[in-house]
Amino acid sequence: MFTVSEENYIKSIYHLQQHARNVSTNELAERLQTKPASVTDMLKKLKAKSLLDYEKYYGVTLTPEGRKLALDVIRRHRLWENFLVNHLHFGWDEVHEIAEQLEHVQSVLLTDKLDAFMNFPRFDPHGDPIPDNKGKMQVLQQINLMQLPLGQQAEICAVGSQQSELLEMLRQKNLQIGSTVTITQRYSFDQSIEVEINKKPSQSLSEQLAKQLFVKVK
Amino acid sequence: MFTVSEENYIKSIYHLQQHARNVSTNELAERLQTKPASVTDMLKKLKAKSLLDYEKYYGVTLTPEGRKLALDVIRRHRLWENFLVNHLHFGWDEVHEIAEQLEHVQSVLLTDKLDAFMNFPRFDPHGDPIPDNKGKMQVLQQINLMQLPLGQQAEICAVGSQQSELLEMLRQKNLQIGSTVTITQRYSFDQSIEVEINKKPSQSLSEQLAKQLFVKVK
DNA sequence: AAAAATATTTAGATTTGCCTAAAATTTACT
DNA sequence: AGTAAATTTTAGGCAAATCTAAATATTTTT
Repeated sequence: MFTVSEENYIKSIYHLQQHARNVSTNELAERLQTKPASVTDMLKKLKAKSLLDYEKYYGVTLTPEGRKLALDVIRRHRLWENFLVNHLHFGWDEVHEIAEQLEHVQSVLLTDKLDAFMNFPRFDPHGDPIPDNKGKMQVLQQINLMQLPLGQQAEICAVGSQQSELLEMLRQKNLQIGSTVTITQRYSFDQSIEVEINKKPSQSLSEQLAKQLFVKVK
Repeated sequence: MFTVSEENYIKSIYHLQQHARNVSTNELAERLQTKPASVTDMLKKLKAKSLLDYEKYYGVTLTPEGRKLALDVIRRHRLWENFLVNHLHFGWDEVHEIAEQLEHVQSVLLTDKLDAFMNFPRFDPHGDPIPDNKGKMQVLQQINLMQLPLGQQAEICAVGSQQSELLEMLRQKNLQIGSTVTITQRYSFDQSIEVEINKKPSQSLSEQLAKQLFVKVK
């Protein structure tokens, strides 16, 4: 279907497009660790396959087909990251490279079965949303607890993983969907935070735990 | 480290070498679905990397290094097949293609963690032995139950998978490691067999079940 | 042992994805 | 607006892995 290289270009363009409507040749070259001249070559090729619109000198935008492919690759990547962390017990910081390889195994059946095996997780271990098999991704007004401004009241609305150890910990700390939280303190040393849960005295949360929690500002 | 192509050549040579000491260019081309001329090119390259000994016109043999790589690729392949069948619930006949892709994801850590996750299985879903992380593979005088000659008494000594559904079924049929079995009948229609277990009246076993059982001739 | 048949290698191209260097275009600045 | 700076594209090449066709070596047959 598509080569590893093609998939990587499309994925990178998708990510860069989040920040700007049009993606430049240089940005892409930078991100893909390659040279602008190589990017130009590939863009022509991908345009011919109508995965993107490319206007000489004026950057590039994904077509709906391109976007669909990007979401598919991202879905595979994030599902594998989830598997590596929650089932093979990798650290969430050591999975990226391996997931970069696994994401290019092309089999819709495999992807869907992996999804089902993990009980259709909606977020990967870094807190990023996982597109479903139709390419729909939780568009979150919701933000990661780590990004919540100090003192701002918010409500927990999602958890990034279904790992039993995590759920157990949340239960004990009395953190659940719907709980009201406010960050009262941040420690730059270890990125841990103090959080007031349902107006009760603050508790300390590690960065690792906080990254699994998603909140809606109240 | 090695390209996908290189790994596939080495793996194929290993398999073909089981039948003959020296592997010919044509055999390899046939197995790899490519042309003899392409094989010659690659053999020169692999010789330069000292993965194999190659004498122009006289075929090829793996060096110890080549054999090590082959076993590593085979290990990855069979571990993934195991995962696909026992955890993602693929049919054992639909996993080969996907495992062909997964086997080329290069990460020793990943392979070892996958191995541990599945509790160090010694056989894949087709009954083939899985090399351990040192490249040691169960050298079986042991054969698959399907290959046992009619009337020949034997003892069950291994099971090809730890899948709970399988173990449950074996328990109910009173088949366990150490049980004495004799095949009393074969049906070519569905490849099922009638087996006498511990001298009790025969029971019917499906091909799929029988393939999971390994026996030592008594 | 020579000729015929088969197998293997060499030579020369092709495709993919990348490179460098030079040319073209756009953007930024005075 | 016109030039300098930055960006992007083009042109020409390279390495990997493949191909076809032709040449060469081995094996089989007579």
